[in-house]
Amino acid sequence: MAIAKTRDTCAGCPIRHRAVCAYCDADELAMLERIKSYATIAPGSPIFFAREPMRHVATVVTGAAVLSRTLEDGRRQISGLMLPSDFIGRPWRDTISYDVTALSEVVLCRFDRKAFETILRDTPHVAERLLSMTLDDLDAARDWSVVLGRMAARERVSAFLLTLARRLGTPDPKVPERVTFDLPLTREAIADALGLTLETASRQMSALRRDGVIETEGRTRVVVPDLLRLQEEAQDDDDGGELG
Amino acid sequence: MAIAKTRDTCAGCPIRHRAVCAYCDADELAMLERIKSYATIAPGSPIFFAREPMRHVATVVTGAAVLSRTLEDGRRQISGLMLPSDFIGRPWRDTISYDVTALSEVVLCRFDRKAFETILRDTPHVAERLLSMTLDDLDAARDWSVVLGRMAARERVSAFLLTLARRLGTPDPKVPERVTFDLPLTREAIADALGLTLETASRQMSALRRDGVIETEGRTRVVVPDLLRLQEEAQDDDDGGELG
DNA sequence: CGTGCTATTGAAAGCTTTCAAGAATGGTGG
DNA sequence: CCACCATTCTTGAAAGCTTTCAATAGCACG
Repeated sequence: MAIAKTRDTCAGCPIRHRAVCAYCDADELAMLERIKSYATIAPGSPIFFAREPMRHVATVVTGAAVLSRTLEDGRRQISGLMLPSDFIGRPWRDTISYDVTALSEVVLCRFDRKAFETILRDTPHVAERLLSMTLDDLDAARDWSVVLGRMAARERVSAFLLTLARRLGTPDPKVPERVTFDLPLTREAIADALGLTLETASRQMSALRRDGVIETEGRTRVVVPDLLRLQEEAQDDDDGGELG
Repeated sequence: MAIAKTRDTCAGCPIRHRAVCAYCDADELAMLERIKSYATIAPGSPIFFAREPMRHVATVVTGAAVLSRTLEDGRRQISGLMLPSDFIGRPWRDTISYDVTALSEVVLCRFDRKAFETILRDTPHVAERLLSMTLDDLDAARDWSVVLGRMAARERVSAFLLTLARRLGTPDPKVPERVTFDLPLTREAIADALGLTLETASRQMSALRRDGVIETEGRTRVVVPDLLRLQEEAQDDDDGGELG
């Protein structure tokens, strides 16, 4: 795990307004700045291990990581995708119950856990923001249970692609309904996120491609020609406005 | 929705030490006491509806409720079971994305949402406790994704019964491994929580009974003769200590 | 002690998984 | 720069588990 202390300032941080520090004023930011350090994690490398002492909490600055749990017989479930601005870790507890693994190269803005706990007590804006983010994550996790519990394979893949399209997608400047993004996961990881086998995940991607719901370039590039069509496939009757 | 204002004091509250008010000192408790009101909900009645304005947040004092989402075609997923001391609601947001329904008669300790938001800002102990509870709920929701995504029907039912046994079970005074509890859900609701059909849920209950993992009395009473056996069925390699 | 809702059980159908083989990708070294 | 190699992905066919459809049994309330 390469660690690079930098002099990067919070002011220039690309996720300054979305991360756990979003509500901070200048003084609070200065406090965080004193205890933060950056770490760069190589693709495929572990960030935290389940049940092992956890000295830091962190915000994802760039890259992507997954939270996963593996049963004794090897069955694996990915229970969260961590993207820039997401918060990793469990204040006031020594361990977490899942592994955190980098998918791509990940840059973390880390805080010593104990120091962060002090910050939480002293700077209400950090605590309030973390509570708000955690409530959102909880809602998202509960929403996802519908996908895992009730949706067919095609719907699951569609729902997953829709989530990625919303968070990672770049709209076509001329056709805003047309969105492009790069999959940060392999087919196997997609399957592990969706509770499917990699063959089923692959088959459904192929089916969506055949039916014109998506287009693909290489292994990772995905183009969604019509986001509304994908929403229908994903049984997403959300009328657009995802609140933050 | 019958509403009964009472003079019940927080001091005598059965969940005083586990709910969102757990960390409060006397002054803080007095503040909460001023804005709280009790409500009694009949079995089967809605507590909150998804997407409808939510004027209150609340703690479950007695009884059981579920969080659920229903797709347009009627498929339903229960994403949370709310038992005494659990917190319901979403501060700083007008709506929630799931329905909350009482399973049994539920007594709520309610707070006006706006007033509660003020409390959150003014009493750090409430905010800290709510953050801690929400982080726990998030971990639980992520743990549950393994059940929904990767477990077979028999394992799902076992995992669910194990969860209930841990939260609701009364150990046999002579044989602590023997635990008894009452199911607060119908077979259909169990199925909706597990992403199964009610027939499959029922069949797996029967199979577990045949195999001696559980005993049943009437529709609701469940006896687990050996909690360790149930843990094995549920693929739960947890060595006991659920932290709170 | 009926009556209606809930639960159980059976049999066939369907969707996903499993097992297996072949194709495409992208990185490496000659 | 191109060929080769390992990995990842795709596709096929059979097996398996859950669902669906259907009927019976059992509990609980009036």
